[in-house]
Amino acid sequence: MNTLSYGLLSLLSFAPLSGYDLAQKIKPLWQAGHSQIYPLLVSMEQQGYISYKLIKQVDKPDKKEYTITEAGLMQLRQWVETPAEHPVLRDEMHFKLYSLWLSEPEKAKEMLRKREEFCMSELNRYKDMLKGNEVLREKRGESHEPKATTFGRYLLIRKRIMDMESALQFCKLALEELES
Amino acid sequence: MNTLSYGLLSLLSFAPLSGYDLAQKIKPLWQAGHSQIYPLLVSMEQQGYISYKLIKQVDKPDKKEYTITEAGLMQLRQWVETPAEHPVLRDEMHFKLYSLWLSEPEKAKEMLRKREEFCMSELNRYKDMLKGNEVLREKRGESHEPKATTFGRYLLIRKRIMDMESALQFCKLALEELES
DNA sequence: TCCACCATGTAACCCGTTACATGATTAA
DNA sequence: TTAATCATGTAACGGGTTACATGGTGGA
Repeated sequence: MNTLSYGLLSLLSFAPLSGYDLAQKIKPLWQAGHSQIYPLLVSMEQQGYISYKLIKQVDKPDKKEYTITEAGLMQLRQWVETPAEHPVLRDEMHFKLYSLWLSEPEKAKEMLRKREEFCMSELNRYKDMLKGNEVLREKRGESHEPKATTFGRYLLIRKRIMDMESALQFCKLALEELES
Repeated sequence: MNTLSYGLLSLLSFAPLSGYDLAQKIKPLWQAGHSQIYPLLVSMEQQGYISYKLIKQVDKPDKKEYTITEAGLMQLRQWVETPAEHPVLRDEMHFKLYSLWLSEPEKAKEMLRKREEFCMSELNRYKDMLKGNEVLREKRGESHEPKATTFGRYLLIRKRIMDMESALQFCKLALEELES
């Protein structure tokens, strides 16, 4: 049981999903391909943290819908309350900033504009997620309280939005300083 | 030549350093231990991007001081001008926020307070680095311009400071929402 | 016709972490 | 005397990425 395993459990604690869906949903939170996820699901199923049922589909391939078990929920609850590891950020751009004096200012601006674009699209994605979460909150009849299932998701999305806004602010600042 | 290799070249383009010093200096920018760095230095030396001279010391172990070569500088210059990969952030806390409804609010607050503490200490470290860079800038007689060697470092440190301030702002917001 | 989407899986490889290994000096 | 700092290296392991493999449906 590594961090990714608990991440998958976290997603499943919210709603049952297939391996394919899990791979899509986890992407914004943890870089991991399906090749890593399928074997983990098998081992978690063997350990009794999740179970699946085969869903037969007509115009699409059949799928396995995974559901978290009581044992899985207990395991997850325990993990959630243990201290979180420090975050790890790997950003090539940091090194490219470090060596910026070797670069043509025009190339540097290009890099920052591309980063700006990326952050903007991420920001929009998260803003949509925030709306989606709000819709779900109302559908589930939940209030804006710590015990609501949508509350943590709300905080998480807010965090990602703040991160992206800060990154955008940096790009703007750097581009201005490169202009002068 | 992977990202870490170019990171090491970036540090060496600024000043000659030993493997040990490189391992220390690279930590805030890229998680990597000395066991990864020493073999990379050997292979970069074989490829002619860096060279070293043995420095004999009396009350400390001898060391190898690595210097970037002309070929290394050219390689680095080329890399700096190629588009940067998207950043990768791995933060366990994201999953713990996702599953926050499973946690006692008191435990959640503890997690956020710990994160706050971590970000504060990082922030202070970067603020010191900003001062250090300013001192170096004056010592080198550089102005605040894109071609100055200290300019990219200035931007980088500013970015890390903005990232930390945004993270702190999130902790504050989340703690407030958990309070009510 | 070719690509994207849905859906699951395996194998090889690269990268990063942890542990093993040595050894002197100095501060708590 | 126990730990930390300086200094370099190797080996094993775990995790993440890329590529291989299959196959139907639907849109450009």
